[in-house]
Amino acid sequence: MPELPEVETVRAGLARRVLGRTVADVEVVHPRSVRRQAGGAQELRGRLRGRMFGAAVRRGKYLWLTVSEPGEEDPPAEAMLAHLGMSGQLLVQEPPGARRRVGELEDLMHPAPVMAVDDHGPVDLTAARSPAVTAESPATTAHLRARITFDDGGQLWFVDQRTFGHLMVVETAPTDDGAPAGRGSDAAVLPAPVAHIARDLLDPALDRPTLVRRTGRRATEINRALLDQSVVSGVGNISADEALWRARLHGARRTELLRPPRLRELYDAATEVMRDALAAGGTSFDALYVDVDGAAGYFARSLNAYGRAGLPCRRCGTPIRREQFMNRGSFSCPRCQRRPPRR
DNA sequence: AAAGGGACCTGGCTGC
DNA sequence: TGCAGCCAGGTCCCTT
Repeated sequence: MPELPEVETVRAGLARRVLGRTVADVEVVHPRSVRRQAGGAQELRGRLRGRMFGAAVRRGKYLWLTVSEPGEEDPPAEAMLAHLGMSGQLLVQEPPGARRRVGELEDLMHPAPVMAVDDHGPVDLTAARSPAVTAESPATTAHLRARITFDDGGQLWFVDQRTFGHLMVVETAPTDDGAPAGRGSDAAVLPAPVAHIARDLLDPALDRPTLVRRTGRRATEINRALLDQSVVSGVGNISADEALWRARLHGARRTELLRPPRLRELYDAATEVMRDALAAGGTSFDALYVDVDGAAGYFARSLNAYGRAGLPCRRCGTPIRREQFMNRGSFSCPRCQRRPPRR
């Protein structure tokens, strides 16, 4: 389930592998994957063919590649926006026998270390990285939703089992504050559909005092505020549970009753969760999430709350509980994270 | 206006 | 054994 760390891993991969490449053709296999594109598959294709990918930028769980005419001097005014939803992947396929690209060589020579933390402390899992799920595997080809072919024969595949994700080409507009739009960007422009998405916890331009103030002004449960992408972006169900566990807060605590120092602690905890997961290459539990080369992340091994119902809390040994929240599971320690009194 | 709940989607798992 | 039903969750949209 891609959350911010997984999307950042994908963004970094795209930055190494597809920037400067020109689109020769686009094939949309499943119309639902382009449902948000006005004009549908035809429009997407028309707006990508013959054009070149520029910067790879991410804000929260949204990711985009700027799009421009080859040789164009002006800053790109359009972008291909992608959201991976629950199960989306962006996979780069090089043509058989092609010379390895610089970014690919770097990946092979200096594979990113994969670290995790289990019951016995930090573990280096780099050597244990699973064999890449190749794009030719039946499961991947069965869920291929769109294929972008470059003029050099390489391809970018959008694979998405549950089709919650989508692709679209949209106009960009200046950001509110004029600061870079997000991770990976020098440009202060945002794709229109991302305008309501707040900065995320790994964004250097995030204004934390304002975030804390705004959160305290809301009248809702802290769990809801964490998951609300217009407050702060990038937090999903997994990282929300993990951040609340680290901060020893129950998700049903009311935002308006939490004091600023407590909110600061919570956001600091959430930031640590993001950084740890990113260092591990993603939080996925299964083969659904993979980076641009198809390698799964290992952060799942260091989860403290999420998915651990009945298992002992790593702090106090009390069995982790599972509660129903917003039609989904929420995991917490009954002792470290006391449920607030009913109002 | 802000908050809350349902819909969307597919594959894996559970229980009868 | 087979199948129905439940569960997973990010985001949008509708209702209150």
